[in-house]
This record gives sequence, C-alpha cells and structure tokens, in this order.
Amino acid sequence: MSAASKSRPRTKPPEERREELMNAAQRLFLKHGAEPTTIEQITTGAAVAKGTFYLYFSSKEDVLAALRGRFAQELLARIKTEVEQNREDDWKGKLASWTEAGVAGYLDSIQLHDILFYGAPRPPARKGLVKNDIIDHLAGMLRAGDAAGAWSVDDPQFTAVFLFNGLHSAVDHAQANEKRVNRGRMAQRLQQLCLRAVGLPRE
Amino acid sequence: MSAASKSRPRTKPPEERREELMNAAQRLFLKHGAEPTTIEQITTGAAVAKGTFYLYFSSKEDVLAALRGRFAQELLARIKTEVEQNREDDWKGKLASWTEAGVAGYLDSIQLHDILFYGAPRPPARKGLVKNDIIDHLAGMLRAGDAAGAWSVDDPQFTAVFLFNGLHSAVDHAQANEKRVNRGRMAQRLQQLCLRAVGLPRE
Amino acid sequence: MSAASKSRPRTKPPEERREELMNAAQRLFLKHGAEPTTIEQITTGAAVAKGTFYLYFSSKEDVLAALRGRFAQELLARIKTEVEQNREDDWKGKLASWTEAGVAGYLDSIQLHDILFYGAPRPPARKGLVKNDIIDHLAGMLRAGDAAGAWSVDDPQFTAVFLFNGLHSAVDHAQANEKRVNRGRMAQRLQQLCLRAVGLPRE
Amino acid sequence: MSAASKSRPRTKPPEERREELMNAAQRLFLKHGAEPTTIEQITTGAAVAKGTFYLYFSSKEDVLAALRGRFAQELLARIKTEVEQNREDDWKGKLASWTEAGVAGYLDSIQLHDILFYGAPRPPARKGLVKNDIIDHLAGMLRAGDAAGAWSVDDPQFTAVFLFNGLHSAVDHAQANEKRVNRGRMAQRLQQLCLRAVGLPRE
DNA sequence: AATGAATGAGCGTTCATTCAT
DNA sequence: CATGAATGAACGCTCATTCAT
Repeated sequence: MSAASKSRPRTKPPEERREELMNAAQRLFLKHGAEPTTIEQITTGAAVAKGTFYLYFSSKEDVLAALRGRFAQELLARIKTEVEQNREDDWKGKLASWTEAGVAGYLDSIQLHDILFYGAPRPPARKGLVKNDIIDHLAGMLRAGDAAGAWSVDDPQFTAVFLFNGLHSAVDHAQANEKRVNRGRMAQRLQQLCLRAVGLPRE
Repeated sequence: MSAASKSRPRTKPPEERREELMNAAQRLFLKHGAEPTTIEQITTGAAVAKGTFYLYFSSKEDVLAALRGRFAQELLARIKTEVEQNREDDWKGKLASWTEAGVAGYLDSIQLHDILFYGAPRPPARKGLVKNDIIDHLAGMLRAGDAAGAWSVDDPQFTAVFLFNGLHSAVDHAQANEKRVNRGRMAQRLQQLCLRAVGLPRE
Repeated sequence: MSAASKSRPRTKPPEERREELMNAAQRLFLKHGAEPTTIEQITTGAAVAKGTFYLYFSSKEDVLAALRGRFAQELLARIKTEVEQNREDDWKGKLASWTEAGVAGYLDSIQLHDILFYGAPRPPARKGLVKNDIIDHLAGMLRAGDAAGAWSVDDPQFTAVFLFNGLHSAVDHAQANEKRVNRGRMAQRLQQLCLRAVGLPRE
Repeated sequence: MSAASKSRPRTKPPEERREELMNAAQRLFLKHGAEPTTIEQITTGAAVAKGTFYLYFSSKEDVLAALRGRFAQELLARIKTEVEQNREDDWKGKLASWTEAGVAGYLDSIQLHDILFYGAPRPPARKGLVKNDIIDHLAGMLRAGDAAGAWSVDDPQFTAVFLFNGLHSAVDHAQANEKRVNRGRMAQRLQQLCLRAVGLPRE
C-alpha cells in the first residue's frame, strides 16, 4: 500500500541512474556519433530531465570517459576468460585464444569502439588511444612465453602494441569491406600472423 | 580611379589561394586541433575574408578531406621512392625500406596524421581510415614478392592492412611514451616483425 | 528502532534555524556577493538540506530582505545608544555623537551594507534604499533640536536624508581611496559639515 | 538607382549600430532592470539578430559600462554649461547653479542612473560608484572658491563627495516619496544646505 | 521538520553560412 | 573575385524550486 505504488518513485539508486544515462548515451553515440549527440537527447533517452545529467556527469566528455572505461574492462575480461581456458604451458594455444577472443570482441563492438576511442570531439590523449590494460595483458603473456622458451620476443610491450593494433585494424578493414565477415578464416589468418610475428611457426 | 590600384592585387591564381587556405588550416589544426579551429581563424591565417573560404571549400570537413588527400599522397611518394632504391629482386630489402620509410614518414608527421584521420568532428568513414593508396602499394609488393617466391603471404591485402596499422600504432606508441624516439632501433624491430610476419626470417 | 536516535537532533527551534541560515547567507554574500551565491551554498553553509531553506524563506530576495532589516536595526541601536549618552539639552553633542556613531558603524560594516543595499539582483525598491528607521531617528532629533532653538532646520526629514547619505558616501569614498581610514579626522570633518548644514557653527 | 534601394541595406555604419543597441538596452534596462533583461530582448529591440550584439559588445556588462560612460558624460556636460553661465567671481551663484543643474539632471534620469550604477549584477567597483568626473568638477570649484576667499572648505574632494551624494540621495528620496516633485523648492533647500556646508550663509 | 534527487525553464555564447556590396 | 556585417539555429550548463519520502 504505502510503498512504491502510484507514480513510480522519482528517485532511483544512483548506480542505476548513472547506468541508464550511460546506456542511453552509448545507444545514441552508436547511432549518430558522439559529437552530434546532445545532452538533451541523452537525458530524453534515459527518461530524465536535462539537469539530471549533470548530477551524474560533469560534461559529455565525462560520459565518454566512463564508456571508454566500461568498454575496455569488458573486452579485457572476455579475453582473459578465453586465454585461461588453455593449459598453463600451452603458449601457442593461449596466443591463438587471445587472437580469437580479440577478433570476436571487436567484431561485436567495433563501431562502439571507434566512436568511443576515435570519434571524440577532442581526440583522447595519445596514451588513451592505446588501451593499456588489454595491451599490458598481452605484453605480460608475451613476456611469460618468452621466459618459458615458447617463443622469442625482444620487446614484449612494443610487440604487443604492434599485434594488438594490427589485429584491430585488420578486423576494422574486414568489417568495412566484406559484407559478411568470415570470423573463422579471419581468426585463422590473424593467428598465423601473430604466431609468425613472435617467431613461432618453427614447428 | 583612386581605388583598386594601390596595395597588392586582391585576386590570386585560384590554385594558390586554395593552397594558402589549406596551409593555414593545417597550421591551425596542428596547433589547436581541427574541431576547435574556426573558419574565421583559417581565413585570418590566410589573410583573406571569411567569405573567401567558401569560394574554395564548401565546409570545414571539405578542407579536412583535401588535407587528408594531400597527406596520403606525400607519404606514398616518399615510400615509393625509398622502395625503388632496391634491386628489383631484393624483396627483403624492399620490405625493409618500406618499413623504414613508413617509420620515418610517420615520425615526421604523426600529429598531423592523427588530427586529420582521427580528430575529425565525425570520424571519417571507415574506408577512409584505411589509407588505401599506401596499403594498396604495400599489398602489391607483398603479392609480387609472394609470386616471386620471396616469401609466403596468403592474403596480401589483409596482411598489408595488418602490417601497416601495426607499424603505425607502434610508432604512435613510441612517440607517446619515449621522450626521444630511437628511429634506428624502432625501424629494426619493425623490420623484424614485418619480415617474420611474411614468413621470412628463415635462415 | 535503530533510526532517528543517534546523531544530533535534526530539528531545532525555528528561530535558531532561521538565524543559522541568515548567518550562512551573510557570510557567503560577503565573500562572493549576493548574486553569485546559490541557495545550495547557503544551505550547505548552514548544514541543512536544500529544501530546508524554503521552509524559512521563500526565495533569495527574501533572505536579503531579512538581512537588510537586521543590519538597519543593529546600526540604529548603536547610534541611539551613543546619542543618548549626551545631556538632554546638549544638541550639538548629540549631533556630534550621531555623526561619530554613524561613521564608526559604517566603517565596521561597509562591505556588508553595500552588498545588502546595492548588490541585490534587482535593486531594492527606492524606499528600501533609504534606510528609514535610521533616517527617521535623525529627522526626529533635528526636529526636536529645531523646536528647542538649538539650530534651524526647515525640513528635518529632507535634511536627514541629505546628511545621512552624505555621511554614508563620504565614508564609502574614504574607505575606497585611503589605505587606512583616519576615523577621528573623518568624524571631525563630517561633524563640521553636519553642524554647518543645520546652521550651527554660529560663534 | 543602384544604391540603397530595395530591402534596406543590412549593414550600417558601426557607430550607428552600436548606438541603436545601446539605446535598446537602455530602454529595456529602464523598463525591467538590467539583470532581468536578456541579450535577446536587446537585439530584438534593436531589430538585429542575437549574434550581432556580440559584434559590438562582449557581454551584457560591457553595454552597461558603455551606458554608464555615456550617462556620466552627458550629466557633466549639462552641469558645466549651467555653472559657466555665472560671472567668473560669483561663487555663490556658481554653487547654486551647480545644485540646480544637478537636481534637474537627476530628476530627469534618476531611474536610469540607479539602474546603471546600482542595479548591475555585480556592483560596480567602489571607485565607479563615485562618479569621478562630476565630483572632481565640483571639488575643483570648491577649491577655487576657497582660494578666492568665497568660502572655506578644508578638504574640497571630501566635501564634494559629501555634497554630491547628499544631493543625489535627497533627490532620490523626494522622487520616491512625493507624487510630483517641486523642483524649485527642492533646489532651494539643497542650495541652502550646500551653501551652509561650505560655511557661506553668513549675512 | 527535514531531506536531497529530480526537474526544466532559461540564458549566454559560438560560429558556420549567407549575401549585398 | 573578394569582402565582412549580419544572421540565427544550436547547445551546454546553471540553479531556483518542487515533492515524494
């Protein structure tokens, strides 16, 4: 009776409101790009008043940063999960899994990625461009594999950057040029490139 | 009678005017970014009136496109020149030259590149992201080398995209993280990665 | 059970709450000016929630009015006290005391005065500008002195307005132009002006 | 034929445009106060587009400053003209003229004065409150009269401030309290106060 | 009585674009 | 060709005020 009944409660758990705003923003950014999306469209999309936006974010750039963080964390989690499926000493398998998860992760959210990381009004600082957590994770794997004698990589961080971005742009390119991307073939080719790049294909 | 005579001629060869506008725009884009640069700043920089801008370009995006084209052509020319220094059948040398010229070209103009290709108000269409002429040139080389038995590359276009972007981002990353980039070492590492990726380093 | 008990009682005597709000407002108005001070700053300053403000005042202009009243009453009390130190028939002394107390009162709170009386978003109605109680009190004194043959003042109210504001602005001016105001000399000069103005300096 | 015919020229001499904007602003400030008047109302009032305002002024405060300057210059000119009607050595006459011109000048534009000098969003700096040119002019006159033995004034600047503001506020007060102000009587009373204050009324 | 999340009207300002000269 | 005054749509942001709890 007394509770929550008529006219839905105007106030919600902050976490939830914040998320609804982020979701609305992401949806609109995907649809029209970040720059042309207005705060008002976001709040309308989240079914709140304009002012409410500023209760949770200080500016449009602020939501973008939040979305970038969320995106990177989600992708990293996905990759980690896949990689950990492999036997501890199966380095080739790990790198293959990494490639596969990366391809899949990107194909599922390329557009979002680009809007978040390239489409910002002012380009994110260079450091931001390089999505550190994911690259660091790969670099760690390359280093460990090198130490374990699985392959030979001089500068794991450098190589990680190279591979990560090579992969990313190859996926981009495929996405842009093929009507339906053949994930399997693409992952396979990228696996070959990655394995070769770490000096592996030596049977 | 009295008028129109004194002071430099107000009209110039269209080509020249257009170039002055592009140069002014590029200078300002480099300094402040493309989005925050106003048409008025550009025309002031080119010492013409605001309206004159619209005689040569239809919008800011239009100058950006022109600058992108100019940038890509200049870089491509540089790479071609370098690659052609090698003996016709020295594929390894060609690939090495390609890498070197690419690294040098980028290091000389990274900031411009990023402002032109990533900093636009609306991200350039995906196709544009992949700077076709340069990548096509590399793909051609990879294909020819494969045909000549110099190396083995399944899908030259795909591989070209991968290498080109891997290289590009590795340079970005170095630029962003090292105070003074060691060009030699960087080119060397990238050469190794590229050679390995095409399956070369055999013996 | 668990609730509502611990921590200071949330409700206070209305008088007290109201005063705390006025004090917070006054402090902030002094520091930043009235117009740029927000209701939220006031409530934060008084350690209550935003909504509480509207339990005691209907708007910002409403607190301003309350502060104006408080200011005038305090100054008037001070002047009265000083003037009443003089012998009943010592009119010259009374006027001198009036001057002195006025000078001192203003010097002690000029900034507040101006923010309250001049800095309001909308200028206080003209009637408000003329701080009636104080002027009326002076007018009464002038009238009584005139009746007692101490001096000659045609229109006491008019003269009171003239003297009161002349004094006030002279103090303002000194405050604004001298690093350290010499109160004694200033009071003396103002006494001369006031005495002359009522036709006193006879012999 | 060719000239100025159809559809009135969109562009006007800058001086004129600027003045039209100032006039529109002044009219609106008088009607509603400065703070509540919006830029858009001003531009509508001047029959130009909103953006045009920013071609001539950088903000609302900027127009206010311009209006303040114009007001003070006009009033000073009026006073000077009146005072100069008197014989060179007729100091009493000069002071009387000063008083009269001041009263008249204020009665004609009190409301404007107050809006300009008291009603600003942020109070004009204290120095501005004291309209220097006019007061300086009076101070000069008091000093000259003192030197000529016409009266005795210790500190002409101080006295000028006192008289100027006394006069101003007395006019204010009358304006606020009497339906129809009797200019003659008011000027007469103020003359008496001013003359007395400089120690004049002897015989 | 007190709270504070939510509201939304309102305003200043910018700037790409037009067009009369 | 070139000019630059004028335009006006668009947007980010603030903050007084409300109201469900």
